[in-house]
Amino acid sequence: MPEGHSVTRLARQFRDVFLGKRLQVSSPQGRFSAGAARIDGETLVGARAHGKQMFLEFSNDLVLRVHLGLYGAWSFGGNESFTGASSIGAPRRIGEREAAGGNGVSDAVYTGPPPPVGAVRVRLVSDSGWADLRGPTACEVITAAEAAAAVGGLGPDPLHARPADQAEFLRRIGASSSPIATLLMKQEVLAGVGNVYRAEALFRQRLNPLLPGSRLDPGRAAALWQDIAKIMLDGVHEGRIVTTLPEDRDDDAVPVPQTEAHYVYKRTGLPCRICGTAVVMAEHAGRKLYWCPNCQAAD
DNA sequence: CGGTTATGTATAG
DNA sequence: TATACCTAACCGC
Repeated sequence: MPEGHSVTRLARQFRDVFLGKRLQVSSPQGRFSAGAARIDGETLVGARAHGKQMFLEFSNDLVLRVHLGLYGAWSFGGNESFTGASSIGAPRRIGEREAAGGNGVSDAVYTGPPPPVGAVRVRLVSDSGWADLRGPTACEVITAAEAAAAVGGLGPDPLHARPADQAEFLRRIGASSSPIATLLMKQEVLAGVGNVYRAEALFRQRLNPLLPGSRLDPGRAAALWQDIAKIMLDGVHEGRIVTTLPEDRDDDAVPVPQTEAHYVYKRTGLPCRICGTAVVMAEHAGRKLYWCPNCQAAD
């Protein structure tokens, strides 16, 4: 589920299992062979996320920039020290699947990664485990300066919690007359929010998705920023997006059933958890937008 | 097993 | 606004 929380978890996963390790880098699919050769045999010295992009930093000062896009996913496997180091446990999910493969956790001796299955764009192999990347939107080797430029082109990441970031978000969202639903998806306004967090954050703040950014009250924009940071941080900890408050769920089960996890996302026609009005959906700039026409009517 | 859908973005027109 | 990208989960048959 590659919204920002998943990428933050992935960066942590790479630090957990590969930091300080020399990596064999290859492109079984062949499409990334030239890039892989530039970092093959180097040591991973850093892994960080900004929004939906991940940057793997290598000992020769080159950086692997990966954007999973809609379909991209990493899978991992290795011996007990590898899986034991991973802080991403089960359950498996898109963007951060873990796979034991044929040489996984149950084997006494790790003999290497399994034969690549499907179109593996990049394979990283250490002495204790491996990672495969499939279907990314972006995958390229760049310089540290180019990586800094890529981050510089993005808006603030709510998961970084830097003091100046909220003000920067307020400045950027207030500078545009585009609907706030559109602005929340623009990675130059804030980095990491996707279609689920957009819909859910706007509902939680009872904001009309079509309200122009320039007409959003700064106090409410600040509350929106704070709430996005909170639910995304929850997502980092939980490994899934759960935005409903316990009192708004119809079912107290733990873990929260998927059908109870959201207020409006993918709930077209279902009753709003607060007022009972049918949730509506419309396409906006090619993406589906969900909202409650009653709770989010004003502002 | 085939059709549908997806948490995203770049590019063309 | 349309489409290409080109993977995998999900659902109905």
